[in-house]
Amino acid sequence: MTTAETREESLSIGETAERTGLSVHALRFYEREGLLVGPVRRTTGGRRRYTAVDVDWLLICVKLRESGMPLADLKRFAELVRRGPGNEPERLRLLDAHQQRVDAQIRALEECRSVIAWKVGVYAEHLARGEAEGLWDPRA
Amino acid sequence: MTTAETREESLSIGETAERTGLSVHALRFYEREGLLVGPVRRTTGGRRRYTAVDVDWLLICVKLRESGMPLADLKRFAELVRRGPGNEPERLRLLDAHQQRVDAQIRALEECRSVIAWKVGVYAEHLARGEAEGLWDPRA
DNA sequence: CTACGATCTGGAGCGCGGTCTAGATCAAGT
DNA sequence: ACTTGATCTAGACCGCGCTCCAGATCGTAG
Repeated sequence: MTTAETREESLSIGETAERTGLSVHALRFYEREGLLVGPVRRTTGGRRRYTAVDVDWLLICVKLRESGMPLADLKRFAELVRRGPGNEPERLRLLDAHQQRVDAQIRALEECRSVIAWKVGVYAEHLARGEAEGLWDPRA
Repeated sequence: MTTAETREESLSIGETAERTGLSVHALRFYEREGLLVGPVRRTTGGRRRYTAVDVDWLLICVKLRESGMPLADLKRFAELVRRGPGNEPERLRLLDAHQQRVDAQIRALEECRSVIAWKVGVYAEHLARGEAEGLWDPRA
C-alpha cells in the first residue's frame, strides 16, 4: 500500500487534516486547547492516530466554528460530552443558543445583501445609461 | 438646546457614533486608515463635524464590514469614490464580487444551521425519552 | 543502511480590527 | 472663573485563532 493508512480505521494527522479541512497545525492546536472529546490515540512511536469518531467530532467542530462559535464555547461543549451522560440539557441549551445566533447572523447578512444589491443596482443603472453623466450622489 | 447639535446638519463624533453604531475610537481609526471618502470637516477648535453625507457613507461601511468585507477592500472602494467619476465599472466589480461572497456565506451558514439543527434534534429526542438511556453515540 | 518526508514538542509570531491610555484642549453650564 | 464632560493626538496594547519555526524523531521506500 503506497498511500499508507493501515486500513485499521485510523488516520494520520495529515490524512485527518485533508478530510476535515483543518490544517495539521490547527489539529494539534485544538487538541492542546482541549477541544477534543477524548485523548487522541498514539502509535508506539508517538504519532497521532485519529478514529472515525474523532473525525466525526472534528467535522461537527468545523461546522460550529464556521458558523462563528468561539473556541471557548466549543471547549465547553467538548467538556460536557467528555463528562458523559447526565448533562444533556446543558448541551442542548448550548447548541440551541448557538443556533439562535446563527439564525440572527443569517438575517443580518440578508439585510446586508439587500443593501449591497441596491448599491450594485445604482451602479449598474448608471453604467447602462452610457456613463454619460456622473452619479447624482457624489459619494455613491 | 441642551443636547447640542447646532442644527447645522452636522454631528459631533459622539453623535455620529450613536447613529452609526461605531465607537468614537473606530471612527477616528477609520479616518486614519483612509476609509472615508472626503476629509472630515472640523470646527475652529479642531473638533470633527460629520455631515449627512459622511454618515450615509459610514452606514454603507457598516453594512459592508458586517457582511465581512475586509478593511483593505473598503479602503480600495473609498479610494475609487474619492477619485471621482470614471471608475464606476471597477466600483461595480468590487461590490459585485463582495455580493457573491455574501451569498456564498449565507449558503454556508444555512448548511451549518441544518447540521446544528440535526444535532439539536438528536438531543431533544433523547431528552424527550426521559433521558433513561445514554445516547448511542458516545460522542454525540 | 540511507534518505527523505511526515510528524513530534514547545514556544514564538502574526494578521485583523479595533480598543485603550496619557496628557492636553475645547466648550458649556453655574 | 471654575468645573465637568466631550474631544483631540500619537502610539501602545489586546483578543482571537491560528500559523510557523527549530530541532529532534519516526518510518517507509529503495
